[in-house]
Amino acid sequence: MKIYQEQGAVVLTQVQDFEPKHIFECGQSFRWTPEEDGSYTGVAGGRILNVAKQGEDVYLNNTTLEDYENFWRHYFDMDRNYEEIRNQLALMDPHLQAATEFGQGLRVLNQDSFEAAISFIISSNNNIPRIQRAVEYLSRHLGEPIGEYRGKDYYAFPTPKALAHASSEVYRQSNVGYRESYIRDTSIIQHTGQMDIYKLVNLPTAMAKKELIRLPGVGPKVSDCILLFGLEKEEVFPVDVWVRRVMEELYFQKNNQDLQKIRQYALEKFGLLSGLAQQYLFYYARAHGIGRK
DNA sequence: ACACAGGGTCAGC
DNA sequence: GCTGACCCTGTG
Repeated sequence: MKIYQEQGAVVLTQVQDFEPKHIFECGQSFRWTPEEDGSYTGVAGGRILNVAKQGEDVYLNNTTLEDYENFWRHYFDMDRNYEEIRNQLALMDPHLQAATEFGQGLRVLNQDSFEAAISFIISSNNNIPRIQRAVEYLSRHLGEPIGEYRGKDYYAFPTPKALAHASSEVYRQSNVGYRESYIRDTSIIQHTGQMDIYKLVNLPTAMAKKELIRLPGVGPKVSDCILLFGLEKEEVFPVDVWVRRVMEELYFQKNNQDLQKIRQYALEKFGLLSGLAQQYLFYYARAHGIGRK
């Protein structure tokens, strides 16, 4: 891969494992929206970026080489060898061989820890379009405006302070429903320093998970998502209804498996690659309707 | 139309 | 440990 800068963009050439559609539509982030030309525009770290793919070249529009090095390189997990990971997972069984082949180009983003916490609190017992709308609404009404791109205004994800002090009216309008108190209280805990979610990255996975579960609205599944998407922990296996069904269909051949049992089975089988395996399987299952009722 | 589920979690037993 | 309730809305 070679990298160069051209007017307002950074170009990554000859990239094997960078497929915007797979990255942004595998459900790990709720802030990227497709443009009419097939590219995606989103916000992370208070920055607006547009991502387009042409052949084997990835165009990161609206950034600079310096900003890429300082932020996007880590955000897009560019220092992980996904080809090697796919190859390792593909060797494990035919299902993962198919899933990694289908999902080639998927990457696990390194998102902001607090944003991941709030986003996945919103995700519980919810559906993806509604989650996206809620995150968008909260950002638009409580986040800092960070500029305009292609005629649209963009806003940073709200700070803990903003979410802690937000009016019930804003929460009501955001349609987060009963999750309002979860979001507000988690934000208060972060804002007042009762817990520093950002410091959990330094803890072993099990300890970080134990801490996260103390947060209101955070249980076994949501904590795994925060660990994987916001705290750089790959040895987790978030089990939601889709993953549950695909695991039951592919590995258990029967329904109503205990969630903890599925989680443990996956962790033993996939080890340090569990989080990556989960993403390939989740994306594969959703795209193919595996386990769909 | 209208029940049901949706990237689960919590409170109450 | 288990069970039902839960904001709200897209889906069939």
